[in-house]
Amino acid sequence: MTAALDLFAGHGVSATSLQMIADALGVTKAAVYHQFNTKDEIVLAVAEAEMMRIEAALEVAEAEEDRLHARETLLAWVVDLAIERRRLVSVLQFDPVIIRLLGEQEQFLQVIIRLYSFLMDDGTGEQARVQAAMLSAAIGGTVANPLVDDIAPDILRAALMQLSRLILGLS
Amino acid sequence: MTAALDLFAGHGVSATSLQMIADALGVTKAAVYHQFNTKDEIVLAVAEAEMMRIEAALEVAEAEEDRLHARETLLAWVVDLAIERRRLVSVLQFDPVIIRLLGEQEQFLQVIIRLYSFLMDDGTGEQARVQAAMLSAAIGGTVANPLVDDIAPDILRAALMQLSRLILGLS
DNA sequence: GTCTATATGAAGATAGAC
DNA sequence: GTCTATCTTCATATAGAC
Repeated sequence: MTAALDLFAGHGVSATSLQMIADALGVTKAAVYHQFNTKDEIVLAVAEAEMMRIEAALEVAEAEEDRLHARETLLAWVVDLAIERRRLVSVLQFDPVIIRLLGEQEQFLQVIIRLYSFLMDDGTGEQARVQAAMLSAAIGGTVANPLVDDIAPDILRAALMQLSRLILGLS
Repeated sequence: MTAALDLFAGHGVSATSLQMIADALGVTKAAVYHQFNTKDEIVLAVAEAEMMRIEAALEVAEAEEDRLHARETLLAWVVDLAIERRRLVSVLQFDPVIIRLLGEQEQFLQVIIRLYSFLMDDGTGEQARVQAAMLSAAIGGTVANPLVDDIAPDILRAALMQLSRLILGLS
């Protein structure tokens, strides 16, 4: 799954063949098919593993008493996660195959809804949806940009936290 | 090219075959190959046409005398362009094939550099690069999000202009 | 310009031996 | 679990008639 994700990140899901994944692992296609029945299953497994990281952050935030403080905590987790996995963010957020899969799987939709609900303080109006779109775009899109490849994580974190607070009206 | 771009936007470049493009046009693959020698040529032509829209905005801004006012003008053009072509933005900004092509073609790199230089007031330091990444992520990523599909253009425009000014420190 | 027909290769996927 | 070998389908791309 690590090999697959790295290849997905570099070429996109559609342009990554099972042969490429097998080659990266030094095995044959048949060996890969022993673990996963279809290519979609690989994509699904990879997406699921990443989604679990978001879910972990949600559990922590939802356990906090002070709601305002919890939003800050969740934000910090999400920003850190994005920075830590900057190479992988763009494929997970923007690849058409991933997007299609996320939309088809109820489990994923639930996590995404939980995430946005929490960050947006349960708002579902136009303003909340625009804020949500801006927030995920700003965080995900920024770390994925080659322009910031050599920027230190803490600089990036500070800039993104400040921007996120501005978007959410937290400061 | 319109048919190709629409398909690229929906499936990504790699997952779009010449057969799909031909079918959308109601002709055969051979007819498409009469106009373009390779698939890459189609992608290149499509990217070039979009890049020319950015260049047009640049010409207008660069012709203005007041630099500060020119930045505002350019920003407004770019935001409007993104909103107008929201369905297409994500493929143009995030598809691995497009990114590779843009990086290989000197003509495209020049336009991108001109765009960022102007918006960042010629800064090339860490702060300027982070700002540039945040700006393009925020604008491009926001309009591409399905969450804002039904938001009216002027609401989106107002939100994005305000956010852009915050990122650039213009307000 | 568009067609039919075709070449060539690589994709996803399976069968069955070890 | 991994291999070789194979199947089927579809990809890019070309040849040549109309």
